[in-house]
Amino acid sequence: MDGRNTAGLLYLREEEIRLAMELLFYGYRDFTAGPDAILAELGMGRAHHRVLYFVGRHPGITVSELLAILRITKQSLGRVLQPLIAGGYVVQSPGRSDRRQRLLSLTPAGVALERRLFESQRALLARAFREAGGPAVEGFRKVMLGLLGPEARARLGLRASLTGARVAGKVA
Amino acid sequence: MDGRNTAGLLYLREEEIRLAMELLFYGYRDFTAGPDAILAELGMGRAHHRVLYFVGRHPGITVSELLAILRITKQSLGRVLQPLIAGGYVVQSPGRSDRRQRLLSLTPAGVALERRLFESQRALLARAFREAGGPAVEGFRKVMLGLLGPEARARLGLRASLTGARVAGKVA
DNA sequence: GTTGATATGTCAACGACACTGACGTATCCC
DNA sequence: GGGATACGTCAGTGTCGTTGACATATCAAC
Repeated sequence: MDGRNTAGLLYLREEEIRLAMELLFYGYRDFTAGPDAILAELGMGRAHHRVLYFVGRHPGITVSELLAILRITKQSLGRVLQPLIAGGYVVQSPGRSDRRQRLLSLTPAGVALERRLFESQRALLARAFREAGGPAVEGFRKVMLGLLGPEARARLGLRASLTGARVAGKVA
Repeated sequence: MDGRNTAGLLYLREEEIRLAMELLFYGYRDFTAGPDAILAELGMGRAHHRVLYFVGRHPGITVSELLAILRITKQSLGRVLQPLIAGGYVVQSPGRSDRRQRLLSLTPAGVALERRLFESQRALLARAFREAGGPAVEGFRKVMLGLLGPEARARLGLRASLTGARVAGKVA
């Protein structure tokens, strides 16, 4: 036992960790509140949002790739994808090189809805970024990137470092 | 139209925002993966974890306060709280000043389980903090705090600023 | 001391979103 | 032709949230 000094330090560390945990819990919840409200009016949920988001980000994405990003089963995807297609938000087109694939894209209505959901979250994030300042945003990215598993990090790592380097001075 | 310059800036901003969105999505998912696995073995889920966490953080918390923190209905809480009590992880005791209240606390078994779940996430967070460095952690806190709604911010704001100020130099 | 508000529990039904398992179809590739 | 692959779908299940209604115990006030 090293006595009070070590215990004090450990205590502080733990407080710091628990604060971060709570920030993630409350932050994620409050961050998704805006889209949730919009989606509820349309009879949709968070799962629909995720599909809209990633199809919008990756036009022509295959079902397999989308499943890998979302890490859900095709049955779960089907339940939200079919209504999105029926509602005219997403279209499927056969793959040009491999016609077994159904490439997914947003329709103009899908783009519009995705943008509406995006703007809701953009407003919140932009305010948080502005109030925190550029260096804080860079720190935020660094820490969040460290929370990612290998897959997600591979997906975002390059973008994060590029954005961080190029934008750091400008946002400040 | 201001031409390419403005468009370029807006594009960068949007890329930045979308990167943050994806960091939050993947980060939250990967951050909860550890506890999820442990809980699954015990036949419990994330909701049980949240109750264990906040009861552990606030020993003697009332049901009402817990409901306010979690923002769920008492029916939803009951469904996870009852098994936790039956399993010997949580105990209820009548309030001393108001005996209608059932003050919630963790049993030793509850403390042990919460600690096990905590350590799983602590390892991940501590590594992310260490790799990112002290100033980045401070930035992370600033940005996350900006995402919180008024309620959550009131709950965490003071702690965040205290921790930020006191710890900033040490972690670096 | 009855009476109204409050704190909590519980029964019932439902919805969103995930899962497993099984099977079907179209297409690719050898 | 035949096995692997991409995708879809039917059926059943589990977690976690909801609303609505009702019961009980306790407090607080008149």
